[in-house]
Amino acid sequence: MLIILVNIILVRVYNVDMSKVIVHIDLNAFFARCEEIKDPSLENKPVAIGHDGRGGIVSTCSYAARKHGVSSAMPMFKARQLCPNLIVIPGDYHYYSAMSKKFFNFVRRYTKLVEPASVDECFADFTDAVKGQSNVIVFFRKLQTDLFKETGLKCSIGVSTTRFLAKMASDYQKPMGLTIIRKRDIENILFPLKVDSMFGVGKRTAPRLKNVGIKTIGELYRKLEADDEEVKNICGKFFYTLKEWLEGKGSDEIEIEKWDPKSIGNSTTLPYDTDSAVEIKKHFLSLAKEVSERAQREDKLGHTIQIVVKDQTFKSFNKSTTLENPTNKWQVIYDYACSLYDKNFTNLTLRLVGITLQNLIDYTDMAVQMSLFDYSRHEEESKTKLLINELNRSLKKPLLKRASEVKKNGNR
DNA sequence: TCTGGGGTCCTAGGACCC
DNA sequence: TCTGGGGTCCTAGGACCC
Repeated sequence: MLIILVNIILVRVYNVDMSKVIVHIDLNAFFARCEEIKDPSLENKPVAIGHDGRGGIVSTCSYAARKHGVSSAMPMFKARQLCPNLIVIPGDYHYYSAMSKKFFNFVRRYTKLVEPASVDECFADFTDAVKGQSNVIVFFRKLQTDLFKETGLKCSIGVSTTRFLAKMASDYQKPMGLTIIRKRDIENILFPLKVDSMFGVGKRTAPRLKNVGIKTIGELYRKLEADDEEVKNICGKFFYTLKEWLEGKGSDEIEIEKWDPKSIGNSTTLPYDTDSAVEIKKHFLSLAKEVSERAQREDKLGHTIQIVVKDQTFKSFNKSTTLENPTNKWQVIYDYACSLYDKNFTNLTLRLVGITLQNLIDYTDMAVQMSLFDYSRHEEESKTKLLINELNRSLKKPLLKRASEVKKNGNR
């Protein structure tokens, strides 16, 4: 109580900065760097990781490749055009995942408040870790070189008071960057940047903002500040989030709980475009098995089965169905996937197919709910119930009403 | 030689229940 | 027979990120 009181007085009277130190650490060209570590002769050579076949794209590339204009998400054939001596490596994801773990464990030596954001980046709360440090820049530079010495990995570090600002800071300088953004630096550092470099503004929103004369983050902020209707229209609810972020009021919470998937999916680009149901169902079978296996590994069951297809023009469609009883059995997933396909997409020539299990629940939760009766029998029955529900819906009210009248009064 | 695959979150309309 | 409004769930589509 006394401590709280003292803190309040300190803040009020002396305006002591009580905010957190939130850090975003991003591994530079992670997959490519892993390959360089494994085979040092690749260093300073143009390296791209990715599939080289039909529809293959660059997943990550080294800085030497970037100098030639190669970038991630670029079609591989185009990358080869730009850089004829490009070294293409298919990728060893088990190895990358092991390196990723090394990285997270390294950061956890400084603070337990570490939140992985993907294989190659994390947010972390360094508030306690930097307490008593006379020079924060020296501190983080040492972290950076220590990581390099220990693992060979290179990283960029962003230091700020919110997740958004830390993320923007780590993006600011690469590779081996170190950027600190205090609230008062927002205007100097972020405002001159192009609007599409703002986290959350992607390739759809950026052009629409440019259409109304907004090219930089600073110009965007002026409109947010002015409560501009046009921009509100473009951004929707996100308008208010953007404003808060740029005022330094974003979230500074680090979630250390284990990642809990909300959906598990698998999709594949077909070896060639096809409208053959037989071919397509072969792919649904292997997708269903993959999804089922992963769901079982994660101890998850899904209530909703969704299929996604992409046609030759790259337009994608999805259809889903929700089951009364969740499943992770490949037979069930496959059956529903096929029936969704049969009902909706047999007339399309497809480029890609995928299955996603959604509305996940933990197997243990399910076991508790199901402990009172025979689960497998119930699961079989659910299919029938679903058909009945669907029939009811299509018959609509007049018939249902008639049926209930018959039931009540007898068929007259 | 156009354009992957893993996700998350948001929106908007319709069905259904009270 | 005709009527409302709120809440929730489901579905389809879209934007974004790595």
